[in-house]
Amino acid sequence: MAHHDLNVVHQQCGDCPIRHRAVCARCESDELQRLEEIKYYRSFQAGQTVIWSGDRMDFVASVVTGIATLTQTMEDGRRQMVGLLLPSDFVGRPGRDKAAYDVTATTDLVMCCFRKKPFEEMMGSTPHIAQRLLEMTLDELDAAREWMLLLGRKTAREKIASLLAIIARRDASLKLKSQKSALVFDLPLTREEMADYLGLTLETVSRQISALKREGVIELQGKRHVTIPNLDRLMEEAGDDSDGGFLN
Amino acid sequence: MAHHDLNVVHQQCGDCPIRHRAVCARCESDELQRLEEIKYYRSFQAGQTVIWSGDRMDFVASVVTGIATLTQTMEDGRRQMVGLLLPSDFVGRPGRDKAAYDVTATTDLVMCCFRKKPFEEMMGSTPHIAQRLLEMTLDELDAAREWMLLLGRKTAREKIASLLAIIARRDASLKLKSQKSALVFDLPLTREEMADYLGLTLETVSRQISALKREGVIELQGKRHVTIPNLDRLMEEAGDDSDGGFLN
DNA sequence: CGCAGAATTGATACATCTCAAGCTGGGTGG
DNA sequence: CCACCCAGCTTGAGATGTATCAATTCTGCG
Repeated sequence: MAHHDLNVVHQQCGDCPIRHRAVCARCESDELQRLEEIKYYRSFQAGQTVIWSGDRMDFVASVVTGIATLTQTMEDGRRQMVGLLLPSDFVGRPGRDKAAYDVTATTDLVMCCFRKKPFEEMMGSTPHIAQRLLEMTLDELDAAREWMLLLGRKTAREKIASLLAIIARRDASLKLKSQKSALVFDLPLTREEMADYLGLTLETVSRQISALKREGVIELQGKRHVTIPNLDRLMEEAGDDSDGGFLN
Repeated sequence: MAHHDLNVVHQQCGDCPIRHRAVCARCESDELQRLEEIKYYRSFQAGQTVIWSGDRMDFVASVVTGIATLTQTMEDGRRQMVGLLLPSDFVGRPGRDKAAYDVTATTDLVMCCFRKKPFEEMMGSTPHIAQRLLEMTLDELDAAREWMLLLGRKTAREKIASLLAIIARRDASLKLKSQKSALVFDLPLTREEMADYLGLTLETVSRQISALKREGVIELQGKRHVTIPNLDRLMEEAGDDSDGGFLN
């Protein structure tokens, strides 16, 4: 880790890869210009902690590239992931000055940070930002509730299948691939991170992945590279409603 | 069920018991007046279904009195509660026309409903409503994430203790009682509903409640009336951070 | 080459579920 | 006013899924 990586490049919002999906999605160009003034980029290496729960947090941010996780930890060390942040997802809460969760980069990560105070002021004066943030927060709440069903009621096998389906679906939407072709992707999480996501141990994750592989529900090249020959089959294993659980 | 109970009383917002906590909390009197025009009350008896997941939903609403639940159900009948709605809590999602969850009255319930279309229009023109809704949604997201930790990582005993602590805390805040006095309240949920909340079976709920009672962590008069002689002790059993888990 | 982190696999323990049998208390009709 | 009824609840015994503890086995990398 030769160079300490505070990336200071200052990209134009117009060229930003998450321009149309992030909290700024609905902003007009003059609004973007105001955002440019309060924003800065930060980069993190895979495995680095972005912020610890309870730490003072004087910014909010969007994930630009890479993946981050939100996790809660109990005193005795039990960990539960409570958020998986992909490009365009938002981190931090306006009106709160301490981080509520540990935020960790699971891949190399670039975040577009906004100084909190001016961002909060802008939210008051810029309905486009508040509107978009509300929409994104409602989506996250739906995702959290789907996740609660998984944690509370699904078997280990269903949990794994669900997670693979979630990753496959998202991957397809990023790459704009058809839903029907055989899906291929790399797992962005280690077995342990998957366990933290699913409320399992890493051993159980490993066993269930092996079982799904043995039965041909998935194929593995190496430990991370996954092929889904038949998404419908995987969805059945996930125990979701046939429509894929997407509303509206 | 003698009378079909569409309560048509039209209360003045100024007198509303949830005036200062609900989605309308920040509204000025002229804004309240506009809300009055698009609102109507509906009452439900304990056990009645407010709406089924997937049904068309042409209103959004605030709980005025009573308690409602949001639940998800899998094809084979496994159920997970994903929301517990108390007075002032908000139901429905602007911009979505179908219910995403089953909504059920667990006690007699009064809701203040707003016709969805005009409410959505008002949200665009009334920042006070959108701001408050964002704040409430962020709070719900935090609660959902706390709940995810419970579902994914806590033992049955910790789950029960956590739920009792949540109910006790909320009850104290409604009644404005001191946190330190012995807490007394009635469980608003059956054992089965508690099981659906906690991702357990009702038998396990019953056994753990019996165990906590046997060990003096709680006292029971009848099946519903609970006394917490020592909240700190209960919090320990819940496995939460000592501060009660409340941020900021 | 050989090490270290990540993953797999095995054997066993244990928490929770499942199935089953009673209990309890409040309401109802005779 | 009593007897019964029934939903809600409790308790028991055994089954089962996942965790735990412990060895290996991979894999990428210095």
